[in-house]
Amino acid sequence: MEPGDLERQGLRLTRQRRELLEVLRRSPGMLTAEELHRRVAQRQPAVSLSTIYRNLDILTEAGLVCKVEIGDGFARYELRRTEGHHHHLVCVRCGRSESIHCPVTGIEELFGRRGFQVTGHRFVVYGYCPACRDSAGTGPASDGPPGTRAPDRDG
Amino acid sequence: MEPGDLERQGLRLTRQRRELLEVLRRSPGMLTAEELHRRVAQRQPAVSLSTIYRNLDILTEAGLVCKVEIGDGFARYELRRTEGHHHHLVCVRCGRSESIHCPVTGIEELFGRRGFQVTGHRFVVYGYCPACRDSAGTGPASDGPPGTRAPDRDG
DNA sequence: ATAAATGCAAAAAATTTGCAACTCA
DNA sequence: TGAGTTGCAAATTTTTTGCATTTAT
Repeated sequence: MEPGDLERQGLRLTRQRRELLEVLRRSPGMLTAEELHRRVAQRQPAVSLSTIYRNLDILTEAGLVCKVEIGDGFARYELRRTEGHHHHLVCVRCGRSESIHCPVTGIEELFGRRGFQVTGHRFVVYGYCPACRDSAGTGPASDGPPGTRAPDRDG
Repeated sequence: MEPGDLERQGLRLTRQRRELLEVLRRSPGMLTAEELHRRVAQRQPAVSLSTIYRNLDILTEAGLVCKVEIGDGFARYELRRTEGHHHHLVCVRCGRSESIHCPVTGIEELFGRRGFQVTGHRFVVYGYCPACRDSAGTGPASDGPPGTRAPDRDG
């Protein structure tokens, strides 16, 4: 997260990359590559979408960014803010999400008993955020993601 | 799941659709559209991939099939066998998965307290299945999914 | 008979990649 | 200076769609 982290890995802090990191830093939720591109382009108008994708890959690889696919066809990214893992609360109406901490424990043991060696897990909760719940039926309540269709889910 | 269910919805039981349902019926895990296509094509050689996709959509819509995206770019499908919702245990090596029941409760209340109206959730556990754990390092242990790369995950 | 379903090929849509030009360290 | 980066355009990859033809009922 410090510029030094980048340098240590032989990565350069270019204008585009710096602005991408700043956009990520000031975004509380997860954003799609398109959204990030739009926001980065506000200050670096010539930035290309492929640069955004490439940097997101690089930063994910470097461990600074966390990529999640919630199942609607758009990968989302956010700054990795905590060391531990976390999960997501996703609004099916405006598409915004927030991090939540993991409400499940003992997974390794539970499935290890069946001979399954657990390496990780993901937990996503879908629903209506306070804003969207209140303004139900009046059209998307924001400059949310592109065409956010409710992802498939059980429950 | 009964042929009658299809008829009731004005759907015809074509050769291709019947074979797709049979393939799904005898598959314990989730399969990608490609895999289903390959398997259906064993008995209905002329079946096209778009027919598979179209039928999967239709059957999902009809509630007979359940579609899940685990985050590696391939949507997976399986027969909806139980009424209640369920989750998945996914092998990051061979890509196969099995259903597990939900180990989390009280989600509605937990997030409802924050003003978030929960409509559903998804829980996916990643790791090595017994077969892949034992044969580690000897190449994929099966006719698993296409290029199964480990999905991104926390944990 | 006829509405639904199919196959094919072309279209979409998200993401990746090749390459020459550029730029940060 | 020169290896890492970028922009652009073209390519990939999964899934969807248009349309003429076939088929289940």
